[in-house]
Order: sequence, then C-alpha cells, then structure tokens
Amino acid sequence: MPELPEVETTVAGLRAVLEDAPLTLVEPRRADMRFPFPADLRQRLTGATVTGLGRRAKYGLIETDRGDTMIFHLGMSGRWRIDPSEIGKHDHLIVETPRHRLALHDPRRFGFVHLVESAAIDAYPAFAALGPEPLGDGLTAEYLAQALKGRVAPIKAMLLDQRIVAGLGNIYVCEALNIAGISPTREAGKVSKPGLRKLVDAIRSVLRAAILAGGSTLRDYARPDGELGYFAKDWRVYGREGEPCPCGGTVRRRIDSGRSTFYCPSCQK
DNA sequence: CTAGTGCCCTGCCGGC
DNA sequence: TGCCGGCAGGGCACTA
Repeated sequence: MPELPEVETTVAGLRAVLEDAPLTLVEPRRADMRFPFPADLRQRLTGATVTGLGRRAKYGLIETDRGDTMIFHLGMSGRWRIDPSEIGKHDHLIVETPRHRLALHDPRRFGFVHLVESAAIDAYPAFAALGPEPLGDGLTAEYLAQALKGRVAPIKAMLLDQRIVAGLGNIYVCEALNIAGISPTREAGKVSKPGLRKLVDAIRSVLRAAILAGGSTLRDYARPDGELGYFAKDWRVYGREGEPCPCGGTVRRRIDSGRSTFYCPSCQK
C-alpha cells in the first residue's frame, strides 16, 4: 500500500515523463474518486507546463507554470500507469503530454485529486497540521519526546498520526517498532529517550531501504513505469503472523481499531 | 483537548 | 463450480 516510500517512487517515475512537459489533456473519466474531482481541473491544467514534482507526507505534488499545484493521494490501491495499453474502468484520470499518456488507476477509489494555488499550498487543510517529514531534520528523539509527552495512547497509534510524523502507515510503523524493539502497545509518553533514539533511527532506515528498493508494496502496487509484478516482501514482521522474527521469537498479530498490528512479543517490550 | 470507533470502496482469497 | 464473509487501510467524521 502506498506509504511514503511508494509515493516517493511514484513521484520519481512521474518526474521522468512530466517534468517540463506541456499537458495537452487532463480529463477525469468519472465525477469523483474519494472526493469529487475539482470542477476546473481540466480547464486550469490543460495547456499548462509542468514545472516540478514533489511529495509531502503521502501526497504527490505536480506544479505547473500557471501557478497551480495538483495534489494527488493514492489512497490504498492507487497508482499511476504510464502509457497503458488500454484504458480500463479503474483509470479515473487521464493526463497526456505530447509524448505520453498517463492514467491514475485506483480500483478502491480511496485516492483523490485536489488543485490548489502553489503559493497557498501551506494553507491546504491536510498540510496545515502535518508533522515533520521523517527523513528530514525535523524528526529527532528530542522532537518525539516533546510531541509524545504525556500521551497515553499506544505508540503505534501515535506514529500513524500524521500530525506527529508525516507519511508513516501501518507497514512501516510495524517494521520500525520491531527494529527498535518497542511494543506497539507501549504508552507513547513512556518510551524512554534511548528508545526514541532507536525508534527514529529505525524509522529512517526502514524508509530509506524501501525507497532504495524502489518502493515496497503489498500485492497490488506497481511501479509507475508501467512495469507490473513489482513486489517487495522482505518484511521482518508485517504479514508474517506465526513466522519467526529475526530475534528467534514468533511474530504475532493483534487487531486494534479493526487494523492489524504485527509484532514480536519476544523482542518488543 | 485526547482517545477510540466506524465508514468509505473493490478485489482477492479461503472455506464450504 | 459458485457463493459468502473477511480482510486490506488512509483519512476523516463522529462520539464520549
């Protein structure tokens, strides 16, 4: 499922075909995904030239020379297809340049597209309260100690909260907690400073490794270069209930708020 | 303010 | 072979 590394990989793939390219067609093929497509999406983007691409948390950004930024979110099953051989029922937005046709493909339609003025992007509601980027300078043990001080919610829930850290999802949180040796149910405010240092290191290393691998996935994610069958499944705990943890213990699964948590009771305390 | 739950949506997979 | 239920989960609405 697209988390930060998958979005990063997607943006890199899009950059290769969109940067400096004029948009000759921008056409929604239905009224909405999770949210309605902006009514003026086609009009504001068609004829504009892409000046840059970026990422914030799990959001992809496509900037144009008209001062607009298209914000896309891949939800859980979204991906961009580049030069698909055909357009199918889950291709909800078509974008064309003189050289390529792209399709935003999302069977579950948890993804969405918004359009904002680039100058006002910080006022985009979902960005206003976002926490620091985990790979940036803002995520430190000191920051986390302050942000989690007095919080009694489980550390796993806090790491999934985009206001604490931006861009983490279920997979990388499970992995990072395992690497750091911290139980997902530990009260967030009670994780020690050394524990937080380990956690920060674990978050960074697991994200960097995934980006290097080209974006990790579950079963239905493809790289945006149109190549299918791209799977990474070298998780330590995620999706491995009953299998051995690297420490020799056995990976367990628990459900919190209807969401699976994979962890090793032997080495995560 | 915080913590916790339920919903959206579709495809896939296991069980019978 | 086909049907059914469970599951995947990010973000947001909602409750207490």
